[in-house]
Amino acid sequence: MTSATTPETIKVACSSCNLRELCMPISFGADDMKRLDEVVATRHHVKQGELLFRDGEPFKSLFAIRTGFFKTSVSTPEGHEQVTGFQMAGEIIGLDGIVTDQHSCNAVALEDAEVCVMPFANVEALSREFPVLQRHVHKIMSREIVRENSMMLLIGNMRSEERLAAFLLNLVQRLHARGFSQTEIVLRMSREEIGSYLGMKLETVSRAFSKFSDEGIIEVKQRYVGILNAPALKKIVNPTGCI
Amino acid sequence: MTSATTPETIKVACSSCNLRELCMPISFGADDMKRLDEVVATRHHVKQGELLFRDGEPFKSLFAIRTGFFKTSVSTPEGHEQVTGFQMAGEIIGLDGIVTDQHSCNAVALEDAEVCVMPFANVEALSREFPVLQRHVHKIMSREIVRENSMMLLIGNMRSEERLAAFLLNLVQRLHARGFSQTEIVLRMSREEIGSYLGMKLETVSRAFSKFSDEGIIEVKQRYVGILNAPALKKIVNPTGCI
DNA sequence: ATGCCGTTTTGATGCATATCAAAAGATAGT
DNA sequence: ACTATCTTTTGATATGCATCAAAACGGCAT
Repeated sequence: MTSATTPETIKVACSSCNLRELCMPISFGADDMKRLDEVVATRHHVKQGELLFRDGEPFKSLFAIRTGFFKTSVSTPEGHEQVTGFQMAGEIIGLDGIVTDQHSCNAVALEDAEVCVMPFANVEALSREFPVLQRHVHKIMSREIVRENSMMLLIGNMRSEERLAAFLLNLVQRLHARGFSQTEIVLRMSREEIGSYLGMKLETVSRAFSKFSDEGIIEVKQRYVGILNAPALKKIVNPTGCI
Repeated sequence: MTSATTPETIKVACSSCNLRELCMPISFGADDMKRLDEVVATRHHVKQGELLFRDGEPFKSLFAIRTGFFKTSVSTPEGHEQVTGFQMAGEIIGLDGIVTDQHSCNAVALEDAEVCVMPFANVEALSREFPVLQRHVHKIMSREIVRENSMMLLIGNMRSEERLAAFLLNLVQRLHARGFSQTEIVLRMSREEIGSYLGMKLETVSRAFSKFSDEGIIEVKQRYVGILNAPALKKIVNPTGCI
């Protein structure tokens, strides 16, 4: 019987994780499932405001978010921050580090968080053994590529209000997939961080919020956002209504 | 002795490909190298203006570009095109299709091109056998993620002239890595396609070209671009000069 | 409560880039 | 060589968003 007793790092099994279907949506048999537990070395707590990893740091592991909310960002040499993504429970961060064995972005917890540390060597070893895990890893990376493609479309082609509408719809859809409300969001990020992510200034974000609120499409109270008229939001993103 | 005689699809070996170090930069022994040849099923020609694959099409294979030049793009429902990347010899396209088994972007040849068709099932099978190939596939996907991160930074934070300067420097750097000139580019894409990629209008692209030309930083003659003052270009991208 | 500090909202103004328009070059087909 | 078509350049104007500024708000410690 081995015992893991490091206070901040508790060994826990994927096989008993209720997020499994989000972060490892794999149809594994019971035996395979036990092997899968080997990918996760430990768990790790990150307090609000703390970095999970930073740009330039050596890459060792991917992280599966168990609880909490993160932002990832890159910076220009002059220090302008660009938020590249917001990640929630069940999502994987750290993929940026694979190519150079160094992280190329910063990951900050926007609320107290717990992550599963998956040493990439384990991921690769088990991927060779289990084609279904291999396929899953590939899908996760491909999904990130596709997501970023659509972000380029958003930043490059949409106007500010369309961007914010798309952002809110995306957020609520992901929250809903995790069992949260389809109409209520508590934002974990500031207006400035939203703006950075969407390629606009915080004042413009605020104005767009106010406009939607005036039009009765949403209800805003600080970081609480209630979606009163989802179809209207969708129409803002996609005015023609086709597709 | 098997013989492949389909006119458009000629079976050729990675082991004898002079682009190998770009698209499969792997330290393989001679025996392993022969097995690696199994990833490439066939070659395929794509004429200028033709699609290699389109949004929605089933995903079967990745493509390694042997010769030619591609653009990939996504579209809004209203039909606005966003160019998501330009790809040249030695680069891999099709990664977007893995996540849903459907391509989520269009790939168009901007000049007559030849690609190596790599059925993804082969890639995955051999990846399980050769950790070094597995690692390479992961790196390729991670590189694309990092590239798109930096595109978000570029589109979200830079002004038009900075974007064009960054674009030209990136292009010339990639061409140089393939043995072309460090100072001369023949653009394969229109001003409109550059603009779409960089999140600006074709007129703005043209004006930025003219400005650089007036300042003696570059020499422009249609799609020929000569870089006269690379340091000046770099300074435009990164005004502070630090890093 | 009270005062402080960071965040958000709102307003006034300016600027970078989009838009509209037209001319000038390229390219291709007859 | 000549027209038709597409691409690129250049100019004039419009506009969406950034910027600057200040007030309102909320959270937190005292």
